[in-house]
Amino acid sequence: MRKLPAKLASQLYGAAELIAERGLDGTKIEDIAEATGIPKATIYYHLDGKNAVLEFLLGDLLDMIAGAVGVAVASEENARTRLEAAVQAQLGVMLEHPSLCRALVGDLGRATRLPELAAALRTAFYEPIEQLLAEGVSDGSLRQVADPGAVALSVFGAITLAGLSAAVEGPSADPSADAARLSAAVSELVLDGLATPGSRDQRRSEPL
Amino acid sequence: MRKLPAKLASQLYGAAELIAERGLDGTKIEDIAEATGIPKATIYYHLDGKNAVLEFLLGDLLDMIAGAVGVAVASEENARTRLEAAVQAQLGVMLEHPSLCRALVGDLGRATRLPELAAALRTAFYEPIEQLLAEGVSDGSLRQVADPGAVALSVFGAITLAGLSAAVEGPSADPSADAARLSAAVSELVLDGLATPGSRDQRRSEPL
DNA sequence: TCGTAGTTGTACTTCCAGTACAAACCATGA
DNA sequence: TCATGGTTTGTACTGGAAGTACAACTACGA
Repeated sequence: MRKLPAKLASQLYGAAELIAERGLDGTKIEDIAEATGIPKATIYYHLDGKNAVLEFLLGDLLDMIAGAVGVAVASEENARTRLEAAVQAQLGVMLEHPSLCRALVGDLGRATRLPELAAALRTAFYEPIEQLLAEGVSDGSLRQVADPGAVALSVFGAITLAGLSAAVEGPSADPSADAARLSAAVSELVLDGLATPGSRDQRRSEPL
Repeated sequence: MRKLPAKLASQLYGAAELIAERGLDGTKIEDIAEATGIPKATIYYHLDGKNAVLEFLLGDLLDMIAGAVGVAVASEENARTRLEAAVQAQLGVMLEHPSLCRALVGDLGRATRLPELAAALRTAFYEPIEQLLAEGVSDGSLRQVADPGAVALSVFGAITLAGLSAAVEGPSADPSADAARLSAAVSELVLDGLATPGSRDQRRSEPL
């Protein structure tokens, strides 16, 4: 797989909608050729087959997310505030690229089986959150939890599912407003939880 | 698709590991035939192709989850406690059937494109949580949130991702202990959030 | 004993990913 | 101007796997 001229790369995005709709299986190479305007022979000249098309598209999405989250996480605020920013950043990118997201869910299996993508997935989503959790404990803005790995994963899940489902609902008129609304809801959950103060004492209290 | 004799159904589970490992694409019908001991012709006699195999397996998993969560949700406790029980129930089932879970992630795309599965997914995961959220507001054990739909989805995401990743880690020696540990972590997140009390006032306070 | 439903092997068709290859097409620089 | 080498593209082909057809066989109940 060579490094794909810019023009072709941009044309390739024309296949995202198609793949999101039908899945990669349901999409023939000829369909992709037609949708993108790149002839089949040319696709095969540059890419190692159908999977590589998906790999390219998703790699790009993941890079965008990793970039946006990276920026959000790098500020001078406390970890808690940066976590909110990260949530918003991730959801912002996701809602701006709904069909890439749909393609991602749809062919997640293939994606995680493609080793490079699995790694990109880790760096885009999971690692920044895990990092933040640790820093929040240091700066006192986030609680210490018993199993940080599991919690990071859950937070990741909470954000991602929310974004994914929004993406599946279909593209919205104002993605950034939606992202703001959604990320408020998700941050609220992740930071403050759902329990009422009153119900808290019904629990066997074990300080962590 | 007729209603599959019990013997064949049980044999079909022999394909779960295979599909989890390689994905449905990477698995030939002949492979499934060999792994399950059901000849290809017989598979086609009962099922409408490869997708139907997946549909059957995942439908079963989803039924199990829906069942377990349904029981958890039906108790007399307050909503908060039932939410904890639901988390534990879902994770319990997931960790007991890791390869089905792995197959589910891997071919989620196909799954959500299969309409019946999408519906099963909704009833297994999403609806009970949404329901619980509403009841928690009534009985005072859970907070009122601005966007219950989004929050339900996020909670679902938090639980599911945790379970999925545990399933991917490979089967454990003691699934129920793992489930207990994991669900404690997830419940902690979902109920109490991550913010420290101290950091809470740094926020523009708007009573919901 | 017959009929009906399931079981299975074998051979076939169809479809599509991926390959081969040759002809054009373009840039570069000599 | 021409030669060279990467790129582009059409066309035809190969191979493999999904799904179908069908006939022979089994088992069971009426």
